[in-house]
This record gives sequence, C-alpha cells and structure tokens, in this order.
Amino acid sequence: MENIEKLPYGELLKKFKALLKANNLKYTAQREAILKTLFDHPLHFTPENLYLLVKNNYPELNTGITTVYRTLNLLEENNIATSISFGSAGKKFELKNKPHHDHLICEQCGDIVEFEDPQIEKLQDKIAKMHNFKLTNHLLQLYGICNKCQKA
Amino acid sequence: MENIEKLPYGELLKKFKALLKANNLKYTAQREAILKTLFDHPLHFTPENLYLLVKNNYPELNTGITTVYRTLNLLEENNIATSISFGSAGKKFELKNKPHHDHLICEQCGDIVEFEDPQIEKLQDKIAKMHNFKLTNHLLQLYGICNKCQKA
DNA sequence: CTGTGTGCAAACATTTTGCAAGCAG
DNA sequence: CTGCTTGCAAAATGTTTGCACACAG
Repeated sequence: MENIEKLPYGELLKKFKALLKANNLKYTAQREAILKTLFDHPLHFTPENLYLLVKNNYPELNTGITTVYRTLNLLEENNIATSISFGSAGKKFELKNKPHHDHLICEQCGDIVEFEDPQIEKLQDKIAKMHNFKLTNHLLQLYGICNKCQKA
Repeated sequence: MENIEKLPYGELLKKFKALLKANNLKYTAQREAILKTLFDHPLHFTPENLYLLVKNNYPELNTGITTVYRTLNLLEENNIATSISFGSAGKKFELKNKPHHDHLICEQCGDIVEFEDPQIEKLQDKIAKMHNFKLTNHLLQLYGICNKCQKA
C-alpha cells in the first residue's frame, strides 16, 4: 500500500496561525481545540459530531456549536479543511493535511483503502479544461468488495 | 461532447407504473407530473426548484412541495433517480435514465456538467484489481469554477 | 484599549410528519 | 368502499445571525 504521510501537527498549527495573522484574526483556545481535535481523529466529521468531541476533550472551554461551524467554515475557506457530502448523510469535514488521495471503499466491511493515481488526475485535468472549468477539488470513490470479504 | 442517450419517456413511465403496482402504491397525476418534469428538463434539480417548475407546468394540480419531496424519495429508493450533494448548496436530484456518467460541478453557481470518460473507467478497474477489490460502483465528482463564473 | 471572538437565543432554511379530506383502484 | 395520497400547518433538523460580554493583541 502507498504510504501517505500526514503533515505533523506543528506544521499545521503554524499554517493556521499564519492564516489568522494574515486575516487579522485572533488565535483562541477554542479555535485551537477544534483544529487539534480534527487532527487527532483521522475521520470525517459532521459539525455536530466534532462539536460533541471538542466538548468532551476540552470541557473547560465550553465551546458552542456556533463556534464549531464558524471555525469549520474558516478552515474551509482557507483551504485547510474540505467538506464532502456523503449521500444523504449530510456534510462532513476533513483536514487537508495529507497529500491528495482517493478512496476504495469496501461495501461489506467498510474498510477504506487510500490510493492515488497520477494518470487519473491528468485525465481529470483534461476534462476540466475541455469544459473550461478551473478545477479546485475532486472526489473519487470506488465502491466494491474487498479481497477478504470476497473470500468470506 | 459525448452523446449520452436517454431512455424514452414511455419506457420510463412503464417502469414507474410497474414500481407503483409492485408496492401497492397509486398512480396519481402529481406523481406523473413530477416524473415528466424531471424527464423534460435535462437538469439537476433541487426539490425547491422542481417544485416551482411543476407548479408552473401543471398549475391545475396544485402540487405541494411535500409531494415533491415524497416523490423524489420514492424515486430514489427505487433506483429511478439519484441525488448528489455538493458543497453547501444542498441536494440535487437527477433521473437515472442515462448510462453512467460523472459530474463536473461549479462551486460558485452550482451548475452541473455531465461527462463520461472510458479511459478513467479503465484506470479505475486497474486500481481495483491491484487491490483485489471487486468493483460494484463508483462516484467521481470534479469541483471547480465554471467558465461563466470565472469571468464574473 | 480596540475590535475580534464567543455563547446564547433567536432566526432561517430545508426536510419530515400529523392530520383531515380527496381520490385511485 | 378502503386505504393510500394529498396539501396544509406544524415539527424536526441543520445552519446562520444579532447581540452583549469576554478577551487577544
């Protein structure tokens, strides 16, 4: 399997602080708690979800869901996080602290394998160009049955 | 652009009626109006959107938005329509009366362009094989800024 | 100090549900 | 006739905004 390496937290935090400074925004405990929680859990969060986790991990901050929404939007606008929508399940956010990758998802056991294919990326660029789109992002998910589940 | 051929309306309607019968549901004027409107406009609709259009095209039916939601869910559950969600702009529905295709989505105006690329499909198969996955489905969405919005 | 950030409550937007009346089968 | 379907209004969900106080810089 490809080895997809995460950006260390220190780097991420530095990036975050730089962004705040650049926009005349302030570095607050709540904002950091949200960033850290996103970092610590390599998952895709709904705002609600993340809110509960932050509340648990940093009860003394008494963070409100409003702040979670505001921070998520801030992170997304500044390209530190992205949101993707999974069907009807609503919107989920994920940190952009890994190089781009796509997902192979086993419909049986839910296992997720990350992959990356430069040829596909190139073809996507070609298609975007054909339609005069300026690409900002993409989502490619392959659904199937993994090796283990085929045998089971 | 690729030539993506639609299923004729007669076929679609037959399929719809069969589904209704199979589930002991009734064939009503509102349900047909919604199906027909989806068919006539090769677009991706938000429920709100579709509601307004149906109201315009069939004012005598006085269709409520509730029915639009209910019918869309019915169509989706029965695999006649699918919904895709993008960004914060909500959910859009489309009829499944075309062969498989993927989507280019404008993050600004929400416009959706369909495309299909056999090379990408082939590469996906290759990746699945490499990981011993048996592919059942896939989702590819390219996000960007469309030509119009770039100029605006 | 200044002005941004915060939580709360209220406002909004979107989707679902309860209900009484209507209509397909 | 029976019971599914409908539109309406109300409820439930998810997200954003207004405000007064708190706090980073």
